[in-house]
Amino acid sequence: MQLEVRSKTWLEADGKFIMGEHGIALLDAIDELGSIQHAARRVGWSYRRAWGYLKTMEQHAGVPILVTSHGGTAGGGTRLTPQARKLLRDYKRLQKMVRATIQRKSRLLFSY
Amino acid sequence: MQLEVRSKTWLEADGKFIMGEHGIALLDAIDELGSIQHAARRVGWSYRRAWGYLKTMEQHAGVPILVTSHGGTAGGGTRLTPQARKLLRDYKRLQKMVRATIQRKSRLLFSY
DNA sequence: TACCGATATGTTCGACCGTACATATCGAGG
DNA sequence: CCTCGATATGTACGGTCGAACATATCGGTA
Repeated sequence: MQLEVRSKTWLEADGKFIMGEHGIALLDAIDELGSIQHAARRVGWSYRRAWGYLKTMEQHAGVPILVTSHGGTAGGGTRLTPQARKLLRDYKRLQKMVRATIQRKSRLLFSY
Repeated sequence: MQLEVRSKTWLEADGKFIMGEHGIALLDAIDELGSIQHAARRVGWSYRRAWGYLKTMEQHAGVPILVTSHGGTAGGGTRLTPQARKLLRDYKRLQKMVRATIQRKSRLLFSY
């Protein structure tokens, strides 16, 4: 038997979901591409889905995450707030540490 | 903003779900009570749900988890195999370490 | 001022999942 | 040999969630 240990880590505020791994990937893409549209495409989501995800994210987090603009030739765009960037950094660090813990320890356990 | 970090840990084999926290609680209860019926009640599940959960668990894990008996005045019962007990122990240890990691680190991160 | 590309929303349909309900089976003990 | 309590399964219903489709709006720029 080859057992694998898997895990998910996500953020909540007041018991309400803010974001998980997918949200992180989405925000990363937004940060790089400056657009929800393009970011959604990059991570394989529909614009509708990404938009809904971000909407509830901003509602539940008490912090401004996105700065959006309408119109213009480019149609508008979306950038991240400094707080959002810090959130990304922190989440990734924690994620990395959790993964390391699991990998290091699960090697010892679960041998059959 | 009061952010909380949450996480789930579960076991897979071959990419297929074996069990998570709820399954652990269920197996614990079975170990103590000697019956799926009673264990399910204890953890607030219907017998049907517990049975289905255990079924796929045993299908996906390559290891015998349960020893069941039919009939008799007691109607039968279910006990855990030694492997199942080890699995429980290992999972709980890992879980504890993951939680500790998250708690210790998330204190430092996510301050706004 | 008409156009274009992105944000902003509502809505409907189908898949998936747990819940509820119903039933069959087994076997020691009275 | 009949009863009782637990295992063993099938099925139908309802809610949730993402996917797909349809619009509305905004505002630099040509």
